[in-house]
Amino acid sequence: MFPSAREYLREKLKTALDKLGIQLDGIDLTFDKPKNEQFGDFATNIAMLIAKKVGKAPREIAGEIVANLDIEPELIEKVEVAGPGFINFKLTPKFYIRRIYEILNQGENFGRLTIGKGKKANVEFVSANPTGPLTVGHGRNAVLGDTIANILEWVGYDVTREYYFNNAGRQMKILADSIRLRYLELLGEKIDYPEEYYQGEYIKDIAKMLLEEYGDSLKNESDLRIFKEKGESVIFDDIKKTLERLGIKFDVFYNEDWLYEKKIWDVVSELEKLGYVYEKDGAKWFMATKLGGEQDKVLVKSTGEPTYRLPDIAYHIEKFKRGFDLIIDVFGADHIAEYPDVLRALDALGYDISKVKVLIYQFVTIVKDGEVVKMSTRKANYITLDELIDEVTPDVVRFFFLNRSRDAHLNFDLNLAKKQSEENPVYYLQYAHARIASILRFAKDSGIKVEKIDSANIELLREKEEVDLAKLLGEFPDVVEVAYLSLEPLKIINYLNEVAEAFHRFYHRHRVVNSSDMDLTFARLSLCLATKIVIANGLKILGISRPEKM
RNA sequence: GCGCCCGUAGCUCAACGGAUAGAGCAACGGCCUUCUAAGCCGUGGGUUGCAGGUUCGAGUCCUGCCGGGCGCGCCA
Repeated sequence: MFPSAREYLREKLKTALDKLGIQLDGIDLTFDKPKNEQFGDFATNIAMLIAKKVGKAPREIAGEIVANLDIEPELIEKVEVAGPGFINFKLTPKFYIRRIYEILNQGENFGRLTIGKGKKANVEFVSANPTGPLTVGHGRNAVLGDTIANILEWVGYDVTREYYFNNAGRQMKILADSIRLRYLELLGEKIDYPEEYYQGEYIKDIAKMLLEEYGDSLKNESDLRIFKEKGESVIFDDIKKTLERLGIKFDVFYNEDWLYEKKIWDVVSELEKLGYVYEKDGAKWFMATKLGGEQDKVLVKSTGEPTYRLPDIAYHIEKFKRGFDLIIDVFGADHIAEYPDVLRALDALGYDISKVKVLIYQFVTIVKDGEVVKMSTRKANYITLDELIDEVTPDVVRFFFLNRSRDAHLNFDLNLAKKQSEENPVYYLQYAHARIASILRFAKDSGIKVEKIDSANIELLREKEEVDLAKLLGEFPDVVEVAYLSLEPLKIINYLNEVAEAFHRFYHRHRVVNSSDMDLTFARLSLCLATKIVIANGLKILGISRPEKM
């Protein structure tokens, strides 16, 4: 077992701190990669962080720590105290190079961690009601949620991907009636189609299907049920197909309706018991102000119907009861005001809300022909996710949505996205992968026994570009951990870009397959293979394909 | 009016509180008789919206202002 540099250095430092009798309690022992190479490969600021506690100058403590370090000269090239009290480490090429063994041995499992082993996570995302096709806006949610689920799987969680929907509300009634009116139109009736009804073409398509199936027998049908059911099933099938094109598959579709019979009323009575509910104007109010909220909120309307937040609370209780250790909700910025009240209620009811992580991502703005397109499902002036996938590719769509932090608005210039498809950054990563595949093919075709790569003498890798690349590759598990801690897939993209860059540079300067030096050829092939493994594993997490040829 | 997010190169965006703020695109100049040029090397481009504060150190944290987005319902 060859640990990553951070793991290795952490152990060394902990031992040194122990010898000095210094407790960390809560202070993070972390390692930065200095931008400037003169400061070594890794630096820690621990001496500065503990200075106050210990009551000594940072540089002095740093010196003491270094003096107590067990330095293996084979693996650690240099340690020094610098600047205000950084401890800088430079490890030997051997340290980095031997990690290639680790990568080759672990293969497609390299980067998998055990942080979440034995724990269950639930990721709820998309959760669009079946009133129309998914839009580009839903796309960001879908790709983000799915990739976060992938990350959780990589760190060991047993993950459930869940889609929460409502097929009973007012919007569904409007959908049903929209279909009914379009159906009557098809029968030649003159209809005054309300402006607030769904305007999309797909409504007419569904009406057509009903016409083909039932002829004119629904002409006088006043019960909306048949229109609603047809609409729901057609639209849901469509949504599922779209998601599948992006490689997204849900484990559970949870119907909000399942909560209405009993579970939401249990919530009301529990909250009443705890004294967080009062009646006013015939409605039941939740005392959010008593729990730090800005204003109290209605739980049950004077009509006796629940407001949306009541099933939201009941739904989260269900997730707790189903035994999840980590509950993730992926919401758009328009839901920002919703969740604090839900969390307050859960907290009041005694649930551990630190298990709930609400991830809010900022909106997608669509710019088409230089103009911002205002999106509205009802008005049908949206661009569907399907159209987007048609215009570019699933890989580009996924990459585009992931290549921004959650908090950044996503400015999606449609014209540019199409135009860019030949020079999109996603190809930079895929190209590196394909290039390596090509080298391996070439080696094989040249009669080299590629399967013997494992026994290569990798100590022959001494060039700067080789060591730099190996150094990066070894960090992959650390990057997966960071992506998990921040729940930001972007961290993986940024890292893969560095890997691809380091590989291209290595490739450009050094010949891999060279019949006059087979030992070096094998060593370099092993480096190539390790690179391919890391890029492939990273792309797998992102849900992006790994072409052998481009 | 209140809450949340954003403001970084011409454009789109990065940067666990760390040392000289980085990529891609766009602009300009080089590199293919050898394993994929969807690549590599180089040049130009910045008061990180403004003003204070916290500390060894701030693009990052705090306060106030300016600008943009999203919310603030007995709608979901």
